[in-house]
Amino acid sequence: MSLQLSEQEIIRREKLAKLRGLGINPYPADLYPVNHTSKEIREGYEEGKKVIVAGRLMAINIQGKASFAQLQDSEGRIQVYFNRDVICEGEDKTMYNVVFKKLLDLGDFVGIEGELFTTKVGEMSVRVLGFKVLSKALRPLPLPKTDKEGNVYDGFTDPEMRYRQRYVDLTVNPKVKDVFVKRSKLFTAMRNFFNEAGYFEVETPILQPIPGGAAARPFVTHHNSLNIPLYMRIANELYLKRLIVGGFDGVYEFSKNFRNEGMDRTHNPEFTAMEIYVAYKDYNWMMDFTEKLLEHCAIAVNGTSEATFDEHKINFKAPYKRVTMRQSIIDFTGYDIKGQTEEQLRAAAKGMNIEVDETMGVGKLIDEIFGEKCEGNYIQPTFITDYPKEMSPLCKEHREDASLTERFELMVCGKEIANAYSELNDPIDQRERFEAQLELAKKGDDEAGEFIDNDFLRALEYGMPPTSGLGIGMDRLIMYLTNNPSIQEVLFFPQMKPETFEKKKSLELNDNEKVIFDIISKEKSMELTTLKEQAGLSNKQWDKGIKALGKLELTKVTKANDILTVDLVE
RNA sequence: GAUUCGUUAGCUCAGCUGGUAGAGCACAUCCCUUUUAAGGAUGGGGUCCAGGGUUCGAACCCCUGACGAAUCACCA
Repeated sequence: MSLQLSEQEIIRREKLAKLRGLGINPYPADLYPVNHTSKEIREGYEEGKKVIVAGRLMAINIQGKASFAQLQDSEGRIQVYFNRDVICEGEDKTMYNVVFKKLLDLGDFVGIEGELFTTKVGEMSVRVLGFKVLSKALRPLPLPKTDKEGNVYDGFTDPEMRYRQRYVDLTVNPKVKDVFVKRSKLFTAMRNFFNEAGYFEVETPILQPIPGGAAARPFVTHHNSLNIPLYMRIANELYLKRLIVGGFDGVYEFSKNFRNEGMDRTHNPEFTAMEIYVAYKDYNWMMDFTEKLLEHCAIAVNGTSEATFDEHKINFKAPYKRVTMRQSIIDFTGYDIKGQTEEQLRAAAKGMNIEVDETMGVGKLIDEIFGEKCEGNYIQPTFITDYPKEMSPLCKEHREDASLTERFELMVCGKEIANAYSELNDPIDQRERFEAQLELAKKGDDEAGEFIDNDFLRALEYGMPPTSGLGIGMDRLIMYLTNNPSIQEVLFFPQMKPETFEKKKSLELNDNEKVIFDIISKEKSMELTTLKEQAGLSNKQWDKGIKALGKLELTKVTKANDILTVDLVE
């Protein structure tokens, strides 16, 4: 981005100065006594009612001594009608002829006092009795227009600009705001549901000395006074369990997590998970709870339990199907994993054209088969239960089968949106599992945990009641509820590489331009080909140089009888 | 990380086989007292992402790079 101002920016700065010249402060400090929004006007319309509104001018249509404009506030737009002789009752028509017609621009914030009326064509409008400049916009906004059929013209659509300048995106693309309104409704709905159930919203550390509760590469930072490394949390699970140890029946937290890994349209380095832990429950109870929760949330957000995502119609109405991972694999491959050895599983996976390698253990192999052949088939919300033990170091062993865990994931549209356990609360088992993970990490498995959180183990040793925990990927859930295939569309400010703001180009000549200019300065006038030879520059450099000099009006190229001549401009 | 596509006026986009850079909206000036994306007339506005190469000549062809998007890979 250049600091060089465009024509339109210069004009707006001139208007700013003219406003000040008329004694109008374009950025006044005092509050503006707004008493209606555009929506309230429309819903509570009464002919002649006096209102005070404020917002941005988003369309201006000047018809001589009368004009129409669209004022946009947080709730939408309302038409406002400016009439010269209404605004300027006396002889002085400055407010209309100069301030409104000449010095206001699209994008400016204005406050308007007026009365309601309906135009000939039936549009609810505000007749302006007086207006006040509240903030002058120095940059022109992109101005998409929509016709009666809903076709958008000149849309502001470039994703890079929309994400980098979300403030512009939100101003000119009303549908963007709807997504974030729904996002907020989702959080509120979930909070209400948990609070109704008597659970307790908590906050736990984001800066952690040991990054635990998940397997992911953390962001590392350094605390100066303590002189220790600290990690941005990758999960908050171990802290919430400490609170269950401390005696809470149910705790939950909306947790910003940070993972130093790849970015794509479903992964952002910081994202939001909701985790809840409830004492004396197991994963069967948690499935009942989860399906009721999601039905409640879907209705709160969209007014219905149904949602559309891509070509799929999803229904979040409880109950959801429950399928064990073993049964799922039988359903889609005909293969029964029960009791199979590592070698048998590896051979079976190979037979299904799944890429496998020697480092994969039983759990990993089963997970690969499921991921490759089954996962993508679950469009409607479905609980997949009873995962192999190796994959789940924080999960309690299955009550009926020691090779499995009491874990479920909720699949929607072939992707996982929730994950839950009967939590492991046996401190000795937990220590052994951590140690096994540590071994895996030493062998180079980068998915295994590299740290043992001894304080967490100490907490378990004091005793944690049987507990079930659930985690939900909030960003992914809101993507489903708003039909957005990209996480960037549901985050206000998705992570991007920083922009470079170019420095103002100096008016000094660069080296190539100097070479050319020095020669022509001596000769005053010479043939172009001669000058080019003497300059000794490459074709490209010559071309750029002579064009730049021409633009700066230092030289002039003329053509006569097919001979190009360069002259020095005096 | 790989592949493909993109980057031209404030915004959306054209620009053919390489030959002085185009449109609509926006902006400026003038006319107009009820308009619904778009009243009429006229006129300004460009580092064609950056750097290098080829060429008499590059927005266009070639190379390198920046940024973005999509697909894939990776991903509790």
